[in-house]
Amino acid sequence: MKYWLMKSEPDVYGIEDLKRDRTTVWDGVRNYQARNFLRSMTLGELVFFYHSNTTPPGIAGLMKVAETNLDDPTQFDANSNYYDPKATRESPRWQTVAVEFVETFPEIITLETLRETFSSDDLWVVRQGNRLSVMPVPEAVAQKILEQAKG
DNA sequence: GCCAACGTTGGC
DNA sequence: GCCAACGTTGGC
Repeated sequence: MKYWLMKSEPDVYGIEDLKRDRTTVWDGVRNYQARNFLRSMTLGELVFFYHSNTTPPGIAGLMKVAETNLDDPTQFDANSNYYDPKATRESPRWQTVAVEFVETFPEIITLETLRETFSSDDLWVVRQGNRLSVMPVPEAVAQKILEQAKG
């Protein structure tokens, strides 16, 4: 089982939005490294939902991969911020997954706490200046986070 | 709101 | 292929 972490700004789309919607297509990722991780995801893998650009930043809950290898529909949408004129239906550039809500953690696991617990090699999100929005989480690290989430 | 860090673009 | 300029991310 692989584990992942994905970022979103809660003002745009947060864990409470996912709880309401139950599932969502994780669109708008326009970074090749992140896209390659999205392409490699398989059904049922668990994904930590990280709230960025908020106070405090941190892991807010858990979701799981519900559909894999979807073409990101926003790449074809000229009205979208994520429109990519170089992408066509015949040769799309951006793939993603659909995710399903699993749980909201009782308390957010703040970036500060994550920094106290993990090195930047183990958990990339704690690395200063890290802008990658989709990243793998080693299993041992994921287990610790899940324990921490219980309080 | 500021600004450091970063990824991408484009001139050469 | 290099790298300066630029736009964006995201912590603070």
